[in-house]
Amino acid sequence: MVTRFTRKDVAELAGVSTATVSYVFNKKRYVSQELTNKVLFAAKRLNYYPDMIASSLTTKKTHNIGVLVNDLSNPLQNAVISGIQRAAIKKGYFVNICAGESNFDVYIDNFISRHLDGVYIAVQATEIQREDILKLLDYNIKLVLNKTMNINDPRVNQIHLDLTAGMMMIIEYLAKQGHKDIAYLSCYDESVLSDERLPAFKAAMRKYLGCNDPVIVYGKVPYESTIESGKILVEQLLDTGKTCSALVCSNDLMAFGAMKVLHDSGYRIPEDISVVGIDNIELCKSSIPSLTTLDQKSEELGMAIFDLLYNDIVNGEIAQKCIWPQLVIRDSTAPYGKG
Amino acid sequence: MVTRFTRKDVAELAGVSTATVSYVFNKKRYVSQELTNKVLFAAKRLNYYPDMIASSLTTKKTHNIGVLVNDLSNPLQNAVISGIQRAAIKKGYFVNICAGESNFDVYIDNFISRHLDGVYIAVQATEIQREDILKLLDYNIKLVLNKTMNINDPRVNQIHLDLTAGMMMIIEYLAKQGHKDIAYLSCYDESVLSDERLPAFKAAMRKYLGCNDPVIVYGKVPYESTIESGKILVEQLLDTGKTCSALVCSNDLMAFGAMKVLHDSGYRIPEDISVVGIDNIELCKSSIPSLTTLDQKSEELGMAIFDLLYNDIVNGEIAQKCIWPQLVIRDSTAPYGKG
DNA sequence: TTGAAAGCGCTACCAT
DNA sequence: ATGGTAGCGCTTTCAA
Repeated sequence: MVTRFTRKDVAELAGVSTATVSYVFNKKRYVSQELTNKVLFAAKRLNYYPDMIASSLTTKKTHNIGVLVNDLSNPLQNAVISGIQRAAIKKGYFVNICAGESNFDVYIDNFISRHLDGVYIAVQATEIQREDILKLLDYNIKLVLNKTMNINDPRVNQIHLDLTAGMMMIIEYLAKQGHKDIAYLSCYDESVLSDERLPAFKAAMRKYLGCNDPVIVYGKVPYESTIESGKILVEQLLDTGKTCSALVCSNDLMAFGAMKVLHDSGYRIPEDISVVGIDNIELCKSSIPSLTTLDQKSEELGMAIFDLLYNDIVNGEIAQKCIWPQLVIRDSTAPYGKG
Repeated sequence: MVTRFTRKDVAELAGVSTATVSYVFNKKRYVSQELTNKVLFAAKRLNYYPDMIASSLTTKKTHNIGVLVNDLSNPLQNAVISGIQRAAIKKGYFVNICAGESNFDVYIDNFISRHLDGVYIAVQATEIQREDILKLLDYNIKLVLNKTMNINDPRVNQIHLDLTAGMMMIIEYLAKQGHKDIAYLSCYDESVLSDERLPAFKAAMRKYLGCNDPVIVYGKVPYESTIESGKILVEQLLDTGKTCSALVCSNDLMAFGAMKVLHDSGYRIPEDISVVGIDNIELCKSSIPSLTTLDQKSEELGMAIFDLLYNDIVNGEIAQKCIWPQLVIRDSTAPYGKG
């Protein structure tokens, strides 16, 4: 183990005051070139590392932000986190990841005790107390929330991935390909108001096809958006005996599950039925067939989240940002009647 | 914004010394029930949160650990991180995720400045300086490294997922099923010494089948372990004209690619050829056919990593741990000659 | 069993 | 343009 030298040691070796050493490092006031050089030289000789803990104690800034999510195993979420992290490190911020299993209050307390500068919370609105979230603001911890959380406090920054627009893109595309009977596998039922895909699907079917009661299969509690749930829901769809030439799924994993079952039941994709997912996870490129889907721009989303946080931490500015998804067309869709 | 009360405020309200307040919270010396109650009551009334930054300044412990990886988009890696995080929060530790893009030294400096208690580094040995890693030890930051990194300093904890044993399980299983001609699609060529699957495959073929020169197709720079590379390598295998009744792939994605090409070339899986992957990613359950593979126990691995770190931070004990993978048998494999 | 007080390393205000 | 120094909130030794 090596002795950690402090700002005082550097000051002595450089023959300057401790204040000057500080100012050389944090550039908060001008220091002559001569003294700057002396300090830098001394610091290098001593292998000096500034102590962020000590500086945090006075500045009340830790340059640390938190990300609270339900589940780290969601690849989409991970891409968002990756974007946050990349943007953060460029500005000298570290990212604490927190994935809860119902004990979110532990994290909230920690956020306060640890003086995080900001937090992005992306857990289900039903699983966390509104007042717990807002408590963070009382302790000067900046907040970015998803717009779908529907917490409209003027002190919170909001980020929105516009899935309504995205769903419109999907249906418009399918309609242009000649599809009329389009079914939807929804991971949620109608009671989950935070989900905008479902109402958007209905609206889009009305707008582009004049269809007022499209075929929709709803997921049940506990709502799952997994390969498995895709299988289950598509089986329910097949059981109804209703036909469709295109199928939209709440996310890519469900689409994979649906494709598996459809394939095993003798349907050819896309000849007999076109399938569309949402998310554009890595695997979409390589599934068989590759999956037409909605790109969530997750990295971009992550960067936008950090920018909101940063701008609030540094300038105290609150803002909202909206990211538009993008339709990525691959092999799981084809014009109607092509089979 | 709310005023943050300090230990001093609590002490005054409770009519005790500040030291007593500290001891009530950190339980490092006995405090009478009476005073304890007074303190707790006062703390609750003031909505007091201990300031971890201040306490870190004196104790030199931040209860914060770092995880440095190449890439946050790897689902397998994410499962490991998830395991680390879950184990960490139970002991009151937070996890900083860091994913580098060649600027690893920035992270190393930050680890030191931020006084992280420990770090797990899982980046390619070629991409990070050995001395940068070991420097952390000089600053009392505990280390867990993958055994494959081959850094044998007595101060570093090592974790090992035994893929050699795993490969043995695969070959033993296939041999017992009557397979003799087993080919291997390796994502790396023989120059990559950190990969233990390749030598393990050769050793296993010798041990279980007395075979000294099994059929192996090698990936080339830039080494890829994707569905695409699986397709390319299996095509090379078919081009050689050599026959085999079973095929082992470096990972699941490559196995998916290989299955796709084999299927398109008229082979039935598993009747004509058995296929085995490695990793057990979510999709293996739902591929067509579902894939026999090696489960990496990623969550368990993550927990083991935290345990190593924790035991070093708290007790100063260095250890090594080995996690065994587990063979998961599904529909892509069958006894030889079953077709 | 409890209290007083000296630091931990840095920042930033007040001087000069 | 630079220095001196009080104080950030907590821990922990020393004393009682």
